[in-house]
Amino acid sequence: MATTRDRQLHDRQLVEQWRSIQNSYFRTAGAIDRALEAKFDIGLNEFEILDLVAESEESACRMKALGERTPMTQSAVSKVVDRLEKAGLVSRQTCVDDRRSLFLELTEEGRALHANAAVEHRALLKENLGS
Amino acid sequence: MATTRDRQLHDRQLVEQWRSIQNSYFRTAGAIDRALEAKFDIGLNEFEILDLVAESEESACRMKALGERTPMTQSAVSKVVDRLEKAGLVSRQTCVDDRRSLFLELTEEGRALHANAAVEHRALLKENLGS
DNA sequence: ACACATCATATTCCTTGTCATTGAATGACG
DNA sequence: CGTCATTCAATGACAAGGAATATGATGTGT
Repeated sequence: MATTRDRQLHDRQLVEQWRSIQNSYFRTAGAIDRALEAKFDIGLNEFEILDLVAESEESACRMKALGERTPMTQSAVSKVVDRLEKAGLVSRQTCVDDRRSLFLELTEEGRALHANAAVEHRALLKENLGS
Repeated sequence: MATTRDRQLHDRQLVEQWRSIQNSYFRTAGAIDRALEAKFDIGLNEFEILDLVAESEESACRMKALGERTPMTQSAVSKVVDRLEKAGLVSRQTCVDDRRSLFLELTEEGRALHANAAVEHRALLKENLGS
């Protein structure tokens, strides 16, 4: 039977596990964000959207699909795409089949930046996630 | 010797590992945040500061010390404490030895709220972190 | 005692995110 | 068709965080 003391110990461990997750998450995200900002002038969220668009390059990428692949809100995604578009890295293409939807495409500049930034991104992941 | 193909595979795994960390971090943090907000009207960051203050109850807690225990910025901590103070949950005590420093104390109300909120917090951690 | 670097915290300004709402397009069905 | 609900995306109002800076207190060297 579990004593009060057991529960307190267990709680303590849970909290420590959680803090350790938080720390490694923030450490990693922060390091990547700063590096990308410094070298490519784009933030982590922007890179991640760029990365998703690059991934689905073959199958033309709807905004909707992006929303399902990141923890970001729909409106956050919309704004990130705004910035990427203003920076000339992606373009929104209206879709004839369903005119509510949009397709996203990398511009040449976007493709080039992504290629370079991805190298940095993977390197920092490797460094921070160990393995 | 590592082929190009090997590197691509490895990168893919890294990225997937990272996305999985992100998802579980956001899922957990989001769940806790919403629950605390709904039941106790305080956000996750506020609870975490409250939790740290409660922990160091014996040894009176300087702002500085808080900053070292969370991934939050110094200015973020300062603002979170503002809100906690406005909500009547903690109080800032000026420190006679070094008048740059502050000590934080839970008010009665803060101690009570923390006790209840902590139960919810641990339960959600358990649920989300598994174990 | 004075000038100056350093430290703990607060504050300002800007960016980004969320929530709620909107607008437009589509689908479902009598 | 005509209505009504639903879907996709954008927007505006607002809250929260970060960087840089301000403010005030301490320490240090001379």
